[in-house]
Amino acid sequence: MVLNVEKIRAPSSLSERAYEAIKESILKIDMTQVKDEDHIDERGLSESLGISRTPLREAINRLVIEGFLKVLPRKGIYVVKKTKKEIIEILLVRAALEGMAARLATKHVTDEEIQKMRELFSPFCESSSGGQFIKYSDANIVFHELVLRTSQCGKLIELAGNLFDHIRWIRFRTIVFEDRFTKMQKEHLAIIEALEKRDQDLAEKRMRFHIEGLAQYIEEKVNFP
Amino acid sequence: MVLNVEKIRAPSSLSERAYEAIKESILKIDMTQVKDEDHIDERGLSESLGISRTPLREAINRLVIEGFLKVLPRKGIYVVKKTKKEIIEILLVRAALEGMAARLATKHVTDEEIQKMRELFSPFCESSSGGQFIKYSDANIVFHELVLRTSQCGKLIELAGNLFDHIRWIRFRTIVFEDRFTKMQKEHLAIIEALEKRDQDLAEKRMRFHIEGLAQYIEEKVNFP
DNA sequence: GTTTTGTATTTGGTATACCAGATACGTAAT
DNA sequence: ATTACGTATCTGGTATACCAAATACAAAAC
Repeated sequence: MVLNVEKIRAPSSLSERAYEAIKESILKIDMTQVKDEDHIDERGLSESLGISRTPLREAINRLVIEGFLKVLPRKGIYVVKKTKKEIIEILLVRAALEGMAARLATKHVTDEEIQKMRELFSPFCESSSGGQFIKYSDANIVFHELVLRTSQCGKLIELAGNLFDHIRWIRFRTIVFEDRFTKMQKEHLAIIEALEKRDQDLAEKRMRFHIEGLAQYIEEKVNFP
Repeated sequence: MVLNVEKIRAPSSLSERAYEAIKESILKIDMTQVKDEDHIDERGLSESLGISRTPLREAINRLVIEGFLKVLPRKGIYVVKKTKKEIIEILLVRAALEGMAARLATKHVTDEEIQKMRELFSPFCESSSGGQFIKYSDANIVFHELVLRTSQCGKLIELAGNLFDHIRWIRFRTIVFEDRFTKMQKEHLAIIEALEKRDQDLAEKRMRFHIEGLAQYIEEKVNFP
């Protein structure tokens, strides 16, 4: 072989791209603002996306399974509205899964990764000046994903990742972060400390406390259907 | 209205029925016997089922998401073969989820349910005569499903249920149960005791120990790709 | 006999046409 | 004006035809 060409990456299928596009636009919606009677028109959406109904329906089916959409036969496709109970449930399951992730992470985490985690939150240590909450929320997302990845457990990453998407979807971000800023900061640092000590039980316990605390906060303070 | 007729239950869609049929036949296979080169013929299968490719493909897609099948574009549809690592991962996640389920179950479990759990295993208490392993395996399945349902947490039931299917699929049942019969029996009773005491921490701990023990056993004793 | 290459066949992916249930609405009967 | 009912239309569900990539295989070239 004379030529040294680089491999052409297979173009993702239309259904895959449709899935990503729709999911992204769902996550951009504020779930609490969704009207019950709003429904998605399959044919209209396929036209907007410039694809036929077949790959579109595959994308929709996947989003149904993941819990973002529901299809009522001969009625329409609807964005699901989660109840408070369901949100609490998701957080409880996340607490179990990410607790396990923190436990496993102690076995694999490197000093560099711990350093990275610290740096994530360092911009917020001194300047507790308000308005940084959205950026802190982003750092929070990266932190949780980092712990998950460090667990090196594929199933855990897959399942917890999906639940994380659902929670991110609910836009009480600013409220929650404003209210619990100091508390969360402490909890994050405590988790990092436990990881640094490579203390399995402590890391799991603190991660769980961290997420269950959020569940409890929502249970008590947030009003919801 | 004069007539008092009963509601006609909507016939499930073809794709749904195809999903159930295919999943059932997958679960009947011994995963370890699946050849790498075996692939499913979409057109042939649609003919066997007497439906067109469209609803069949929806069923297949769902099974792909659930991890039972994989599709290689323009190559074929294949039954996934799990590696030992993946099996261990699934069991670890199950330990986390069902541990949480046991914890929640202590809050809702009734005396009748505890009685029911005891009765599940009572046929095996005295007569430890061999050959009952398959029946004990069935009782084991019912027990775990019962604890899950008692947790009254939908997400937990959904996710752990799917993982349970994957584990059931692996047919080391008889081997494992023969080897660990006495141990499992003790562990099951210990979990029931903890539920009876309504001791959250203990119930969770024992359920986790129970499932992680299985993971450890497989890690050490079972040979696998 | 070995290698190359053209072609027929098989595969999953996509577009499209049609079906039947559900609904909305206009029209006719009262 | 109100009610009942037929019909047009909208919905998701299904069948089918076609596409393009991958492969297998046979024929041709060496």
